Amino acid sequence: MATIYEVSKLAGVSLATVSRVINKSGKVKPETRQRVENAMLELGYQPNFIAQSLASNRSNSVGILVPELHGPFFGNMLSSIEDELRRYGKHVIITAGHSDQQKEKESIGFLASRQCDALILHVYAVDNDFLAELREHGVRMVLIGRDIPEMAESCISIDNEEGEYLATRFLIELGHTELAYIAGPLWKSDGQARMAGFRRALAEFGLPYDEQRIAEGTYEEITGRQAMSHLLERGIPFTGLVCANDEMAAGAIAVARAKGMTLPDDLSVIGFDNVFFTRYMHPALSTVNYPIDVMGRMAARCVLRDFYGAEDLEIRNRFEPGLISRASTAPLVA
Amino acid sequence: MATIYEVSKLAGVSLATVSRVINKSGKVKPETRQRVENAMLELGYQPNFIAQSLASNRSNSVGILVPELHGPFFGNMLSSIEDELRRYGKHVIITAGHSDQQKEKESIGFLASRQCDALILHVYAVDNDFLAELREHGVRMVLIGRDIPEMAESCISIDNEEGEYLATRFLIELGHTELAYIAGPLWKSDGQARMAGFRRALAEFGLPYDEQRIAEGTYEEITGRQAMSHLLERGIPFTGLVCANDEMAAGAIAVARAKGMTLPDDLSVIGFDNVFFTRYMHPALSTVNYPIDVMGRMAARCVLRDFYGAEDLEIRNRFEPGLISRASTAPLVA
DNA sequence: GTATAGAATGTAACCGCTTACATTTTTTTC
DNA sequence: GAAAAAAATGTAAGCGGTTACATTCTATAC
Repeated sequence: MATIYEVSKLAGVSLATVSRVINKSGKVKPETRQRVENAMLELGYQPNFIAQSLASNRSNSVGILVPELHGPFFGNMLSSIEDELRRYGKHVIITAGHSDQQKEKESIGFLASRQCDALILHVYAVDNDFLAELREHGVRMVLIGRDIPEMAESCISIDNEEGEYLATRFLIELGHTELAYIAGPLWKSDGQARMAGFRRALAEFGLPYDEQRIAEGTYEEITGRQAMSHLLERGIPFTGLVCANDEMAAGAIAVARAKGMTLPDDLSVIGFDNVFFTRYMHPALSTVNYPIDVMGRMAARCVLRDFYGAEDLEIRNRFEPGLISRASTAPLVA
Repeated sequence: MATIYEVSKLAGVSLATVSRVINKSGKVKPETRQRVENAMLELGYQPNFIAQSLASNRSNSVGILVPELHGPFFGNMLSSIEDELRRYGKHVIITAGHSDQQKEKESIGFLASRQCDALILHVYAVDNDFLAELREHGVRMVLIGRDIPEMAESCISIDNEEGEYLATRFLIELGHTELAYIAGPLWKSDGQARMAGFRRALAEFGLPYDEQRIAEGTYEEITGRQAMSHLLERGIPFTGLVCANDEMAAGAIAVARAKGMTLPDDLSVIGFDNVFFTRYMHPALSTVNYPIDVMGRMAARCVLRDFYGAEDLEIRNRFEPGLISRASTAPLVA
């Protein structure tokens, strides 16, 4: 691999001049620039990224931490982040935190040690204080799916409470008064918020909140199955089922079907997230839209704006969920 | 951020000694090591990754290129690669090539410019010669889902032809003799191989190959819908449908259902890949298992073995697909 | 033609670490 | 206890760039 030194020799200029043309910084006479560019071409020169990073004290890399790399959700987010950042010549270093406090901290440390210019975090287990402390230590970051007032400008979030409220209200307005709820993990903020939205809708319509009609899962399909089984075992009737995410809804539906129910006649089910496979399901799953891809893009833009000085980027910090009505929900027939 | 220099001063030793304890290289007296470690702890020292890379001429980073970051397939692969590599302190830089020759080359260039120690590529559009040339230029790589004889040791692949053969034979043995096929893109090697497997099974059982029962898609769900529509419009009957991947199968099923068909009574459908959502479908989709997560892990191990000198890693280069029978396929009832 | 400002280019220190080689210290051997 | 070998540590030259500052052109003004 050719170095800047060889280029400078071939072009008959100094290192500094070559550096100037590489970075388009400083003034350099057009014909000199041309000579340098020719030399670079001739040698097939490519700047050594590592050396540039060391000298300039910026790595042009952004660390990403997500709970999981697999599954239907985060791929979309990564996809748009990568797309957006690469346009600006930044690259993405990815790690998974597995929703475990220890591992999330480890991952953050790992990314920080990689000299990332900034971090995009989708974390659950780690608390606000820890994040604030990191920030004070100079770690630059933007948060997805979390809203910390003190750093609102660097948070991209969605109103989970409102989303589940919409979903629940939708079922109620279809005539369902007996509603069950499969909650997400209640130690996660979005799990709590969604639950709160469910309860708000109930309250608004004067429906009782009955713990017997609640089961908690972990957002994984299998826990949707388990939750549904518990719900059914309790023998309390319900005609509408609100699920805190789509995967658990898929699990619940499988169990319902195994018990001989027909959807949506015997049971209306609504999910949350609008992951891509909800359209492949049968009946297609009604759900709440979570524009994770757009949110990822916005997170990337935050980084670009705050840490790389990019301008004129349209950024939105706060998103509103939207109801998506498909075939898994139907009016209650008496 | 503390530097190695400050550590050395505090510990009262030379830079070299500090470096030795960081890298566990060379001999250093236990009590000296202790002093250095204390100093590091006291200063909260973390080696500067960039500087290490520059000095040692290895970046401890592995570049990954996949067709897409979203979707059900590659997340699994990334997940296991990241997991495996991080155990060895390597990190992963990810890009998407979008199955486009120009973009794939661009991405490879991008990764190479990042001084990645090695690349893990899942590429389609780029040809063997290009890859061979890269290799000669010193770019170290391992290939997933591709088998180039000259670099067999660095290829992790699966027998696509055999997989589709198994799927097709399975339907035939269930009694289906009128089979349609929704092919993958035939310019992709796996698309071709799967098609070949379909034809081999047909031939083996003396069934005719009828172009009218073939439609080509791009592996995307929407093209599965389109292909199914075409197939149906042609008016040629079939009781079994083999699809070159699961997403197209999902699309085809949606169309079949829209036309009033009942599955699997009116039509048996089998997919390929065994992506996670096939279990959520109704009826659950029969398919061919493609252990992409294991293959990703193997690719990571290849890198670890060949480029980082890790030993005792169990590696498998060639995988066999397996049939997965679920509810979307049934014996033909006359 | 000379002084002068501004443009263009060059010089060299530095980024934080690794590592070959040199030097010093300790241990072993007889 | 001296010589030799082995272990521990230190010295300093890079790695390939960036950039503050110094220097040398070039064009303009008078």
